[in-house]
Amino acid sequence: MTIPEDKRALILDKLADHVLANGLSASSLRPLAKAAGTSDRMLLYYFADKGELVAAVLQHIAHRMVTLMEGAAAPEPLPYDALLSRLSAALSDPGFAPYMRVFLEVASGSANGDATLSQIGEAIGRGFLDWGKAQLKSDTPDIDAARLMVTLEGTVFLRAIGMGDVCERALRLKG
Amino acid sequence: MTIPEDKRALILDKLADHVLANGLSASSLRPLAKAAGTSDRMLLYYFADKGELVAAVLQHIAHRMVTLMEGAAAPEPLPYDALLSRLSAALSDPGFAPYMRVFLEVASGSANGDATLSQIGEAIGRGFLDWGKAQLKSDTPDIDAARLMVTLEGTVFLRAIGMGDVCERALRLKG
DNA sequence: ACACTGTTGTAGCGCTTGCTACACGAGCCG
DNA sequence: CGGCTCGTGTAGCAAGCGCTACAACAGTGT
Repeated sequence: MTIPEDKRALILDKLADHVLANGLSASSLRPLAKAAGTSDRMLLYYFADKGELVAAVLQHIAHRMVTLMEGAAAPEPLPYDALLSRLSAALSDPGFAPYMRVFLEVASGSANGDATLSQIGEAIGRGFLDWGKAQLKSDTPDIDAARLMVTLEGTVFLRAIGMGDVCERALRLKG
Repeated sequence: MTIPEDKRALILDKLADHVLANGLSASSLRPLAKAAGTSDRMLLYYFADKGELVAAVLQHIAHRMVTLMEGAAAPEPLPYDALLSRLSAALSDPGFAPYMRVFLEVASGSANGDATLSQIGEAIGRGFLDWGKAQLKSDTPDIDAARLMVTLEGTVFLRAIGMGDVCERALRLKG
């Protein structure tokens, strides 16, 4: 059953590429189909409806992001300040930035009541938090990981509205 | 010239109410017109096109937010930690939250290349930063105001995806 | 050879989007 | 009074949206 599961996997990469490059708001069925080399008709053959498709693509993107993050992880636990500056640099890397853009869009949709986005957004966020905690050398890892994440997402937000200078000022001395 | 400028002012309040209550993504011309007690036809008589309308509404919202913030300002400058917890509480107040939701949506649109939203988002952000700085008692007000803002926007982001618990953990001890 | 099942293209539905053409009344100016 | 501009309603446009009905094809089992 659910025979098209294989076909899904084959096109999810291309769908993810398109969403990362153009954002969720520019990801209606026809552009997505074009990017995947198929038709909107087929997209809805593989996926029950658009919600399921979006959920699958976002999960695929999240999975890719985890892989990317594993590559960017510190080889050994670092104290708060060092880890913060390391991760802040990683997040503004051009390879990482598209993921943050989509993450921001998910957060926005989630705040506006989209249940699917909310669920996926939280899952991604929790994974991110754990990933950070694992790299932290701290007496109070839960608190420091939370502080780390709040700060990092704050920089994502501010950079989105062209206030990257404020982020740098905030991080230059003391985390 | 620009005769309809008065008419604009009369409906901007209602338009702002609608955007704050329903978000930008649910603010196409016809719902907006209904909320303002007029027609989409008239909206485009008062404003050149939708971009100009959105810009005007967002500026109006920003202006309202400034007023709201003045009411929430600390009576005298506070040290970093005290100000942070005070403002964090203010931002999650139900009266303030809709503004943060819209702000988040603006940031998301800005990150996806919308020039108008980018411009307005940065203006709001800079205003916010200055407002925070004015309330800060610090030897390094620029740096601390930047840190304050990064942290506060981080909590807005995380709360949007249902991670308010992480925000509380991050702020409970030490800012 | 036949029927059946899974896959795909074509075409289109009903709806929303931003925006506009056109007509009609109200008020002002000569 | 006659015309003219300003404001507004009605109606509709082309494009895009998610989604679907239908037909045709391919492959397989009998």
